Amino acid sequence: MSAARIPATTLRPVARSFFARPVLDVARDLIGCVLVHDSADGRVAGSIVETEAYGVDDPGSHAFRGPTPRNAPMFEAPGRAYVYFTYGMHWCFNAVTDRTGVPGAVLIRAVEPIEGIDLMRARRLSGAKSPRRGVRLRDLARGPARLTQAFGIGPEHNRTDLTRPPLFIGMGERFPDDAVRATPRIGLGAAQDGRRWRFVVSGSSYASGPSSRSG
DNA sequence: CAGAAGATCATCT
DNA sequence: GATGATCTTCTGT
Repeated sequence: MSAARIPATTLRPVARSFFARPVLDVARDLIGCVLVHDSADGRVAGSIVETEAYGVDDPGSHAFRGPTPRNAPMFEAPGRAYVYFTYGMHWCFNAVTDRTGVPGAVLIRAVEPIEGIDLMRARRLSGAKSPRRGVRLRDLARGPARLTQAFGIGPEHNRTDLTRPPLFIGMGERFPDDAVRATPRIGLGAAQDGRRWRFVVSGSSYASGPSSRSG
């Protein structure tokens, strides 16, 4: 199933109250929303097709063992970005959720490109060490680190307000529940807690496919 | 201060 | 399916 195209001119950011909710609710509802980034080079936008929730009870959350300099944004106000560096070369982008003081964040794992595809492709190619062939459309922003590269998101966006340009989340299509696959990433009992769940638009080729065996 | 692990990706077999 | 790249962050001593 392919996400509907939403004219960028009609995009309106979601309200801050959208983010000030339990992380699982936000992660679920971000599916179908539109991630937008305006820069000097132009606008890129994509429909969110894959998210992952990191809540207070998740041992895999950066915030599980309390605040540190890195994870501080997770404890701060909802509706802002938490951007961190990992594996020596990648940046990952999260939306901070829940109340101030309650650490929660949604990792944006993949989007279906809507606008600025040439710019995304240029950014993805510019990072290559050796000349590479053009990145396939479906691979432009499939994966959290590919996404940040395609969107030009980096450390300068840590704590950015996601309810207004230049980097914001716009209201988008509401996918019905049976079109969204929800997978617990930890134990089976995770369903009742604010633990790690991954939400994916079922059948979207712009998200990690069901073939992804690791989990 | 040293060591290990990491919310990943591209490339190779 | 396996592996190297590359370096920050955190933990323990």
